[in-house]
Formats: sequence, structure tokens, C-alpha cells
Amino acid sequence: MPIEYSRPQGYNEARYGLSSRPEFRRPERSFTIRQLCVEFSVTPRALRFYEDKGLLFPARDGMNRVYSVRDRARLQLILRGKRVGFSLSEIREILDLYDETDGGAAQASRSLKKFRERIEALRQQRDDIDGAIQNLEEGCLRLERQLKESRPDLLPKAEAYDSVLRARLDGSTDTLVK
Amino acid sequence: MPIEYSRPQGYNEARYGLSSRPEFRRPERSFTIRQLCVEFSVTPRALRFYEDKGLLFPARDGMNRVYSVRDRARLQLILRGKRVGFSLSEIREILDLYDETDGGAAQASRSLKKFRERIEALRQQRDDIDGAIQNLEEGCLRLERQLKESRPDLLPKAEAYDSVLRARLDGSTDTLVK
DNA sequence: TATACCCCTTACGTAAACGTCAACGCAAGC
DNA sequence: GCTTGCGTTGACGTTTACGTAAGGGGTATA
Repeated sequence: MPIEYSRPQGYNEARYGLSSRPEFRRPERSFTIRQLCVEFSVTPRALRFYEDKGLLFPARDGMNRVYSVRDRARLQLILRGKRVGFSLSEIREILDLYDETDGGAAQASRSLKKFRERIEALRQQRDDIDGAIQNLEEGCLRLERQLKESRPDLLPKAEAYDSVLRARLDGSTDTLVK
Repeated sequence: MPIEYSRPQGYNEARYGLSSRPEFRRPERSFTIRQLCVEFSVTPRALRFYEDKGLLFPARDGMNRVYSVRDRARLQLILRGKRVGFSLSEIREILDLYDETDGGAAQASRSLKKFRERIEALRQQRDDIDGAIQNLEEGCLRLERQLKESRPDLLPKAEAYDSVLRARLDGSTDTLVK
């Protein structure tokens, strides 16, 4: 068992939980490390690690980290960056490019070029994924043919489509534009 | 300097190079480790590593590895699998699923399910990529606006489109269907 | 006051995917 | 017969992205 994320007995919602009182919600709500961890299913260690590597810099309340809405958005980008295969240092570089709005025109020009490169790489990666999907679908077809001949009863029905749909619809609307 | 891939002086094309004589081309041509390494820009170490991990099993000529056309196709799948974020053990699992056509109907049914799961995961990953591309494009727009105001001369022209096209058109037509 | 949560830092451990020697063998060309 | 280029098998090193343990502290509830 890695880490306890569910609320144990005696859990103090008012202190640790996501407050439901509107005055603590927006526009400038902040998060404890644990809240973000629960929300994004990562460990505190990971967040501290990202901070170590310069991808996050939450404020402090005494010793404790205090994450802003913007930190949260950064974290979302970090995690998505990871999912699409960027290394942390690459992600850091990208985040830095977003940040330094004031590096001068030359800097902005270089940033633009790097962004374009990233985009092109991602497009190719998407083609890779499409190719992989095609391969796997061919494999499925083969298996289905095979099963249809030997044991048609084992052919699974089409998946419940709404679960698929739901997974697609939670499109994140995060942005770092100030 | 990592490793020398270009042909040095004294390079013996007849012995080491890709033969252009048709009788050695198809349908059952074979490859040395180096030929595959050059073709796919990987190191011999990597290929041996994949073999170690059970993803490849080339034939032998004495001590030397001899890769068949089918091994080459597997390698293509391995590399693409890596590009889309699969671990080697995941790739191995998938390749195994392709292989065991004779595991019985129950096995085939399980394989089918796993394939479907992989496909769904890839679809979500593609959505991630699309999201990342959108973010980066927004970043581009911001930078372009910024540059247009300060230094329009630094705005790079649209990239030469044919290089992009060429990169897209070398779609691999590999398959593992026997 | 105990314990049950939360937080912190420091530091060593780990899995994956190779890189990088070292040390050897075999064939070809000078 | 030496060098060049290819191949082989260990075996240890490296990077990334954390996991995990050790040790310490703050705050609320029983």
C-alpha cells in the first residue's frame, strides 16, 4: 500500500478538506500540498521534486507550502507534459518560455521557434499514436475473426460507450496566460 | 561523440552495406545488427538489450545475430511503442499477444480485451497531445502578438512546408500478421 | 497529555533503459 | 602479421523520476 489518500476517521474537513464555503473558493483560493495530491493522484514527494527541479515554486506559510491557482495550472501542464512524453527538464524549459514574457524581442523570437518545434514533434507523435492504434485494431480484427470461428460466445460485446464518452469530456480548460 | 555511424574509409560495401543486388533483397533478406542500427538510429547495445528483455530473438550465424524481415518489423513496433510512451515490458506484452495465436480461445479473448484497453489508452493520450498542441499554439499566438508590436522584423516566416510533408509521408507499412 | 493528523528536510534506495568500458574472436586488406 | 572493422559477452556506470525511511515539529481532538 503506497500512501493513504482516503479520509481516515477523525479527518477534519474544515481544516484539511476542500472547503465548500464560497468565500474560500475563488478567485484566489489556495491549496495545500495534500489537496493537490488528492486532486491529481500524485504524491507529496512528486510535488516537492518538481519544486526541486524548478517547475513549481509555491509560496510558503511558515514552513508549509501554499499552492496558488496558478501553481495548480502549472501542475496540470506538468502532468500532461509527462503523459505526452516530455521529460521534466523539457517541461521546465517550456514553462520557462511561458514565463519570461520580458526577455526582450530576441528572446521571444527564440521562444516562438522552440514552441513551433515542440508542436511539430507533437504532431508527429500523434501520427505515431494513430499508427499504433491502427496496428492494435488490426490485431483486434484478427482475434475477433479467430474467436468468431472457434468460440463466438466469448466475443465480448461492444463496451459501454458512455464511460468512454465521459473520459473524453473532462477536457481541462487550464491556461497560463496571465 | 557517441558512436560512429558514418562509413569510414575502407568501408566494404559488399560485405557490410545494404546490398543492391536484387537476389539479396526480398522476400527473405536478412540484416546484421549494424544494418538495423543504422536504419533506425539505435545502438547495438539497445538491440541486444531488447533481446535480453525478450522483445527480439534473432537467429544466429555462429555467434552473430541475424535479423529477419520479421525481426525488423518487430523492431519498428518496439520503437514506435517507445515513442508513444510504452515501457519495454508493456511492448513485450503486446508483442507476446500478437505471437500467441495458439493460446486457445480463452487466451484470445483476454488478448482482445487487453488490446482494446491499449487502444482506449492511446486515444486518451492522443487527446492529451491535442491539448498540449493547443496550449503551445496559444503560446505561439501570444508571442506573435508580442513580436508584431515590438519587432515585426523578427517574426519568422512560415516553415518550408515540404520538409514537414516529407516527414509525414514515410508512413511505415509494417505488420506482424503472418 | 496522548494520538492523530498534517507538514518539513535530509538522505539513501530503486527501476528502467540503456551507455560505456574491457576483453575477446573472425575476416579482409596492406 | 598487423591493422581495421565487424561481431560477441560480461559487468559496472548513469540518468530520470521519484519511493521510502528517519527524524523533527506544529495543531486539534479525546
